[in-house]
Amino acid sequence: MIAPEKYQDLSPREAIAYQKELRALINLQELDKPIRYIAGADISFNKYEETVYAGIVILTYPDLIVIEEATAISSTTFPYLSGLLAFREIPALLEAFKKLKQLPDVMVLDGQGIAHERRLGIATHFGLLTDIPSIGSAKSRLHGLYEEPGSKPFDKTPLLSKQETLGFAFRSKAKCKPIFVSPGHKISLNQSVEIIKNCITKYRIPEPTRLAHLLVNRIRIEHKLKV
DNA sequence: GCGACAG
DNA sequence: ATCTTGTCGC
Repeated sequence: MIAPEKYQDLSPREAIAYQKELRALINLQELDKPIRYIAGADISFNKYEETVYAGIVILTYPDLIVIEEATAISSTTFPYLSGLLAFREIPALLEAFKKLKQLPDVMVLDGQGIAHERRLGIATHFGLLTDIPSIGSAKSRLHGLYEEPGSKPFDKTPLLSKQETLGFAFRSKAKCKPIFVSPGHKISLNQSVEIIKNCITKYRIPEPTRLAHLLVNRIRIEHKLKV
């Protein structure tokens, strides 16, 4: 295992080799425990700067009432490379995660779960490190082929890689582009979409990650003015 | 070599 | 991802 604090020092080829190792540990069994708390996690940053703002919001489920927020301001030198997003964002997310008083039963990350060339999207990677069930909810596709889902809310089509279903193109709202939902770790394909479905209220983006996104942008702006 | 490419 | 106001469509 590689300590997340050392991710910054990895070369892209070492990061890819690590993903191939972690792949063997993925568990896509049903989450049998009831869900009381769900979390959303996200990162924000200013272009050209190394500072990253991480945030996690905990909400009750299925009522979606916010009960806790944790943030961390950190810095990254690992560049954004398609397929290696986790190495750039996870260290800061873990810092925020450690500050939580109430651990969530499941976490939603902004990005892919197993809908990734090596099945190691950021949601899967984060789930493996924390041992918390996780789901990936991305605003665009990274890996896998799909047919455009129907136009009605909650219509969905499978995201396929060869014969394997990695997730779904999910129409969260009518007249909006679909989002891409895939299981991360310790949760099943169908449970992932079902849970995300229960987190859609008035917007295209599910509440956990939508609120986490608002949170990290808030702290980024305030930090930018203060310093 | 060409095209794809989460945030 | 972030930078940004108004504006077109339902």
